[in-house]
Amino acid sequence: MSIKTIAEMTGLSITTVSHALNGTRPVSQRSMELINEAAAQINYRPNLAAQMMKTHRSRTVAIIIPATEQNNSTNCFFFDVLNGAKSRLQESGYELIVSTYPESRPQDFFSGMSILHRRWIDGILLVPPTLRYEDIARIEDCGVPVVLVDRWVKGGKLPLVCSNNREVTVEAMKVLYQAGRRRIAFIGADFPNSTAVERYQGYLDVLEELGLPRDELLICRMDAYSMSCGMEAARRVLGAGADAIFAANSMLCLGTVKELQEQGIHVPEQVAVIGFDNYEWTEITNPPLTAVTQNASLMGRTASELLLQLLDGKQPEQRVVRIPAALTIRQSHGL
Amino acid sequence: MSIKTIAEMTGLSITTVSHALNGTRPVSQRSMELINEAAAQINYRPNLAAQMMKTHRSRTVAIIIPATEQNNSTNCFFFDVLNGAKSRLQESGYELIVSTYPESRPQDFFSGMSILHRRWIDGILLVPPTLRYEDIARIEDCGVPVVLVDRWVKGGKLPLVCSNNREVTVEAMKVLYQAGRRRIAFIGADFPNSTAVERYQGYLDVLEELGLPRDELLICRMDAYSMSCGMEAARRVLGAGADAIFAANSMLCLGTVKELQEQGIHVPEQVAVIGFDNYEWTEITNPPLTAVTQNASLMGRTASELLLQLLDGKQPEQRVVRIPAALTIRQSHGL
DNA sequence: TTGTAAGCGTTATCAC
DNA sequence: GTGATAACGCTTACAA
Repeated sequence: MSIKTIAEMTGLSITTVSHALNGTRPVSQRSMELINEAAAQINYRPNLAAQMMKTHRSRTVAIIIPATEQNNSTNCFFFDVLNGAKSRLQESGYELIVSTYPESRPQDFFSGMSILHRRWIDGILLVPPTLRYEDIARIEDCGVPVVLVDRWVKGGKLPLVCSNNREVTVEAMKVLYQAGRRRIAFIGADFPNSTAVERYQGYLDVLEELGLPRDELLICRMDAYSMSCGMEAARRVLGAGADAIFAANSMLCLGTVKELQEQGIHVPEQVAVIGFDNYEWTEITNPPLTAVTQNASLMGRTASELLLQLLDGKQPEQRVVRIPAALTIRQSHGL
Repeated sequence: MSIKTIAEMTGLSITTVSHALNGTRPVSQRSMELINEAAAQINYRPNLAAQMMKTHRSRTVAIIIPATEQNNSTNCFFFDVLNGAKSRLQESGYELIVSTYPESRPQDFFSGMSILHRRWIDGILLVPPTLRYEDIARIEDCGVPVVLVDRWVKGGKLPLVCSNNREVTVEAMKVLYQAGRRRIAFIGADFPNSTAVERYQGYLDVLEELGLPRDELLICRMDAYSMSCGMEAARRVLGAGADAIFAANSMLCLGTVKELQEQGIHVPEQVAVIGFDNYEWTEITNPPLTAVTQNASLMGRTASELLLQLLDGKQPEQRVVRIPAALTIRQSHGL
């Protein structure tokens, strides 16, 4: 069942059939009907491989995201990104290929990247593994448009869609300040990626803006997004007399909550807490957690939007799009 | 940069080049060297479209999974399935295309299923939306092997990889029984999918085995995997005097935990709890939650294994593979 | 050990 | 409005 079959069935040429099916040139009413009928009858679906050979387009894009061990909420975040991307791409008839790399081993970034060895992807959505453009430069060898998602890299001029990490961190810090806290600790990751960097920078900036001293003992930057790191970090800053904690990652926040619980510390009376990323479990902590909510799905959708524009040969009006994150106010921040 | 370029560079024929590159026929040492050198020089990568036209294989499979709103742990589960599949497929040089459908609207299953309109997928991994084979029958029109993941359907003889839902439910119930509980409630979903069915069946079976009466007031089957449904269900079974609750889904379990918390009920002294699916937050409930742990990643990996066998023309030795789920014992079950 | 040539299912150019 | 025909880049009989 090919275009040829339809040509034979209708007595028309394959040229006419092709044009009729693609709407690429006027075809008589009568031919159109015949062709549509025949196509329906044999349940015709175009052969993508053949189309690709001629058009050099597959209407397929790849998304490259980090993945960690099972049941980690970071996975959940990137699934939402993926799903947002998928829904937008689907609207334009594009398929989505997934590639993952281990978050903890950025150096393995390219090792499993079989996608890049095949010449048939129209574009790429990429969550970069590090801050260095050089680490992803090879990806541009594919010769297709690339849009960064969630994280930027130093150098390079790739389009980008991400959260306003710095601003929302400042906002969270001010809420803690307004609740009367003056020894606000920062628990984050020491990872070489832009979200970690921006959140940390937001913390430093707001200290200065509020005239608070920078106390290194209140700053804990851990080397993994894990519960145990969160607990360890919480122990340290509590030991340094923190009266509030901003946890810049959901796993670290979870560890923080657990440590507070184990030490029997009252939240927010003794220590206030604001976390990053808003999962279902933030409702069952005692008290319910005030947390930053990112719109992961919209990030994926918007990045796809930019990519589709590039695929259409248009230059997007903005190279960088920030998807606003917002505080979900519950009770752990105090007041 | 094609095989033809290499042929010209080396003075050999495209046939020889093709065979050399694919190892499909002996080639002299000298030719081999020349070809490899030339290939490296022009950074040759085969054109998949052209290969596909000849071989009718794309080395690409699709995975079709449900997706719900953002930040839902069900997404996390299926991401792990996806990631497990991805890692196995990668080992065999296959790419993975993702398609999602809204869990809550099974009737929309095919509406976004653009994959099926394209004739170029080698196989399909499918989490079916309902129990009815008829609802997915059209997928077999693609004419490629299909492997079911996580859920079976009635009728049809498709290979399947899923958890041992019934058995692990029985196991969990027995733990509650051994902790002295006799009024054990079941909170689950009333969804038309096999995981919901099997877990419910496990509950009924074990009641009989243990000689416990079946009390309809202790059974709550809700119509959504949501926290509020979990709370509602918990209210109902608590009202009916439950001394233990088995929550057959993570969101429902979360709601249950919250309701117990709000009512100030002591776990496990007053009411024992065991949940399904083991997320990070199960550690910070008070007390830490005993829960069923599924190996989502292994399910994805094993399903891919079966699919790869089918793609190789082999019939897998078993049509159904059960990936054992196990209890992670913490404290909420009592004793 | 190597080469010639057909053909996969489309699209696109050109001519009628 | 329509049709021949070349071309896309590869695999694979068949031939030497």
